[in-house]
Amino acid sequence: MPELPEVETIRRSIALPLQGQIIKAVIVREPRLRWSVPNTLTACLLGQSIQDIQRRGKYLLFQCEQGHLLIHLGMSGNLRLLPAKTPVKKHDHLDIVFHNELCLRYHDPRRFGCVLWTSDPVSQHPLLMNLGLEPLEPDFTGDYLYRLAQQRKVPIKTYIMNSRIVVGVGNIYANESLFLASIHPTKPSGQINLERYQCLAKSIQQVLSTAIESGGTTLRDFMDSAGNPGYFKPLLQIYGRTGQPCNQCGNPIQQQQLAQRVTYYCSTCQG
DNA sequence: AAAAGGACCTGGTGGC
DNA sequence: TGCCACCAGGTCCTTT
Repeated sequence: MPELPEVETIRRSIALPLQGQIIKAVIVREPRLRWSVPNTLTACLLGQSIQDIQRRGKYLLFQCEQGHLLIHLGMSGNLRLLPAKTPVKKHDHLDIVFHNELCLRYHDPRRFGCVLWTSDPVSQHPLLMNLGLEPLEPDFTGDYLYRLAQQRKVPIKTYIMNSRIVVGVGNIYANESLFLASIHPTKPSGQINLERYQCLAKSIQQVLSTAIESGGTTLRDFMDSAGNPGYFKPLLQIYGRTGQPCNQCGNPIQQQQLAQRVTYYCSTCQG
């Protein structure tokens, strides 16, 4: 479900209400996520307060006094901030209850996400230590993308979805960014020149920033922690628009499978 | 070292 | 209405 803009939208909607809140209880109803919820989680979290909530790629990092709670939402996860007594629904796998009687409720039908704890420096965590650059940080540039792409043959779309290169770019925003940069998704990443990469880096930043400002993309069920949908869907230029006219040239949008992901493009505009 | 494909899950949709 | 195949916003792991 959530790519970087959706995770960032959730982060922003919980950061202020949870800052300084003390954890009163942890309720694990279903520990079988992508990785099992550690059975020590309750003991780790109890009595601690949330000092800050950061994001790294699509991971949410809850900074506590003794370490970090690490949450990934996978394909179908979401987090809601609810009164602690709100009736539980199917797939509400975990609650973190605070002293103010609010709870952060993790819901994830497909269970591709995870809820983990680490008391080590969070950047050293095995799931985080090999991640590439944050696309909205200043060190993410066309030069960087160009340099790492040399000798590579993977299609550019697969390349920008590789989290060891750059984090947070999932299927929706990879398609959108390549359309904005007028680059064909199957073009081998090692055959793109520096100038095109500079354009692509800017396109990725623009698409992600605009999506964050819009509160993310709600295709089916994305919502922020208060239950609000995102408003970026009508701004999508290419994703999910097979057969519809390209907004730039009017020719029908094409679709093909690339690395097991649906890929949309305009064969006229994305030479 | 890089690329390709399978695996992990449930729910919604569309065809018959 | 029911059954079935197929598809979905992610990404790690194994194999080539």
